[in-house]
Amino acid sequence: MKKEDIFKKLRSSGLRPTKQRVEIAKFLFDRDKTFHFTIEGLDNLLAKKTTFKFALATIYNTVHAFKKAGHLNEVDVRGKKTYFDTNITRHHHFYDNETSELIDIDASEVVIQKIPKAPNGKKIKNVEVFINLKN
Amino acid sequence: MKKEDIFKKLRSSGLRPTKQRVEIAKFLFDRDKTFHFTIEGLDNLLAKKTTFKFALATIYNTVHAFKKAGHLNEVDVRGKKTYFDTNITRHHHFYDNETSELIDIDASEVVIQKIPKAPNGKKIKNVEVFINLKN
DNA sequence: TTTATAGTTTATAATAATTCTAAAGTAAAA
DNA sequence: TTTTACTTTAGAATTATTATAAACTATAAA
Ligand SMILES: [Mn+2]
Ligand SMILES: [Mn+2]
Ligand SMILES: [Zn+2]
Ligand SMILES: [Zn+2]
Repeated sequence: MKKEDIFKKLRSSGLRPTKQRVEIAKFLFDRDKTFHFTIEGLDNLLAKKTTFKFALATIYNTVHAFKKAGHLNEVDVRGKKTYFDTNITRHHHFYDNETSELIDIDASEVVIQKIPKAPNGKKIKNVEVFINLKN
Repeated sequence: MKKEDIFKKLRSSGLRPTKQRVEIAKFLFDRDKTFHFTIEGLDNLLAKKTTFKFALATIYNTVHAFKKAGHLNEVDVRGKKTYFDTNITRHHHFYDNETSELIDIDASEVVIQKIPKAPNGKKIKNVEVFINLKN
């Protein structure tokens, strides 16, 4: 991912490209595979990966701006921390309870044959399949 | 649901039948339809329904004991509060984002035709389908 | 280029959900 | 009944998250 693409992510999120934000954006988006993370986890990884410090508030703010702009998704996982996902396509997840790890499942790998109709006056927005794993 | 069944729920959860616990158990289990709730919601409803007071800690402790005993399930819902479910059968949910309400879907109403195999060394424990609703 | 402006980072405080603690109360055993 | 172990409770502590406000910095104006 080029520097210009990183800047694009920031601009399209309404964020000026400060050094903290550029580092966060590079860390999140300059990768091949999906990245699932919590804010705390991201903070730890950034501390290892880069030299300068990030206030937690900056990480929260930046991640939320990316989410609002549609560059990140939130995933519901058991537990108290919020999980985020760099894969913003419609997809599903395995969840490994032992390691607390999410694994992507491409939408094409799940075929649903039968589903109930939405309650009166409501429509189906999307269907999420969550597969819990054990050893 | 008979008084004796309420006592059974308590005993099988390792709980003595105190008046607080009996009230909580009656409120949760003496009903026809599934009840989805948060601790805060349960607290409010108990305050309306019954005369005496419940310390929040008592509600947390009792609900967690029921969960550990398998009389309640936890459901993952977007947001910061934990949701519980009196329906302990394998089933799925609609989630109405407008009202923050969960609606049960019987397992038989969902048929999945294709699903990926579990990652190496792991097995599928269960599959949860979560259908988000819009107006 | 300076200078002004609006936006940003940061440490720290505040809030919200949950869990812990320890003293006073109660159910069940002896 | 008396004793013992368990329970309730108010409040403190903890954890994740959000808010605040003072010191910075990117960008727009001059
Ligand atoms: Mn969650
Ligand atoms: Mn949740
Ligand atoms: Zn994902
Ligand atoms: Zn349910």
